[in-house]
Amino acid sequence: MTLLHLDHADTLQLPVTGDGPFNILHTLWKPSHYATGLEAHTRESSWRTFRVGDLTAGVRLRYEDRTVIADIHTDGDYKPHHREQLTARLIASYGLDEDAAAFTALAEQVPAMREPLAALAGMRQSCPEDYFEIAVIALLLQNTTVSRTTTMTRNLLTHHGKLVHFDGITLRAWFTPAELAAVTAATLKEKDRLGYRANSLPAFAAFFTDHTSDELAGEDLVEVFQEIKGVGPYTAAVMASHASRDPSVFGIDVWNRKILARRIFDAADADPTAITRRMNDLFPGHAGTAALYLVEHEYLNAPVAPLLDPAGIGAWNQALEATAA
DNA sequence: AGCCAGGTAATCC
DNA sequence: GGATTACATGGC
Repeated sequence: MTLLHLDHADTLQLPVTGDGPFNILHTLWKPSHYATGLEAHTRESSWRTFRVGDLTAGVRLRYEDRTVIADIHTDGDYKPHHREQLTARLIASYGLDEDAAAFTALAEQVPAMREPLAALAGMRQSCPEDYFEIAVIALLLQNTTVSRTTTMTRNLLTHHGKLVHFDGITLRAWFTPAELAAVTAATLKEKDRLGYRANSLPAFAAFFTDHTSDELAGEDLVEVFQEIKGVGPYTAAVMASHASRDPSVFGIDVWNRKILARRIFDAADADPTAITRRMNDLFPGHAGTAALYLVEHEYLNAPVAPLLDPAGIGAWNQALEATAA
């Protein structure tokens, strides 16, 4: 894999237009998210890659005066429609136009939400992934350890994605569905160590090669997505709560099940349907947002992928570039 | 060694 | 329908 250098092409000023508090640090960086190499965060700046149509973009994000400033770097012809697509993608990915007031008002009434709210108020769901990308993430999380998920993600991105450098940072970038469709199940199993997932990933690539995100908008996606082999209730709910940004939905798995059981029932574990019912009772219409706050608060003091010290960026770059040789 | 991981589909009754 | 089981792999 070669290291692709991206040049500065644009600067977008994205005002935060939603009501309520806004927390830039925890909107961009989630303490519970495992390391993918697709993004990097310091306290002052975040860097993230996006695949937008034919374009590979590297974005640095900063925040001042209730405005997100996005410096766009690209590998090729940057056209006006790219600017439009990226603007829409960034606003949606980080919920810059979403209100936090309704959830905050609900959360203030619930004792279990006191500390999470104090620490994280104004955090939005973050999902820079599109439907295909978040489906791949959810697939790699199914019935395995995060350590193995991290390995499989690294294998896929190293073997089939891109490695880019811009604004002093090196990051991985996703493959597109069409690019992944060219990879055989045998390769996914033997080279990328995906196990039985090797048989479902090609179905994901095929589905999203045939269906663009735009034409899926408006469908009942939780139902539609489950027509893809390998997508069940959990993966579909992750897609809905993250990429569709439905604040009422959350995918329940053995990981957040235990976190939520402890936070709302003071129990080590609980029945998934009981948890879902209780979350919906406590936070009508906002159970997904509530789950997000409870889970991120759980990891706040022991992040899975900690913030980067600016002095550590050199070592970060070297580690990623070592996989390029 | 055996069990379990941030599930899903196939196969039972 | 709900309950049961195989599915790959790696870490503890």
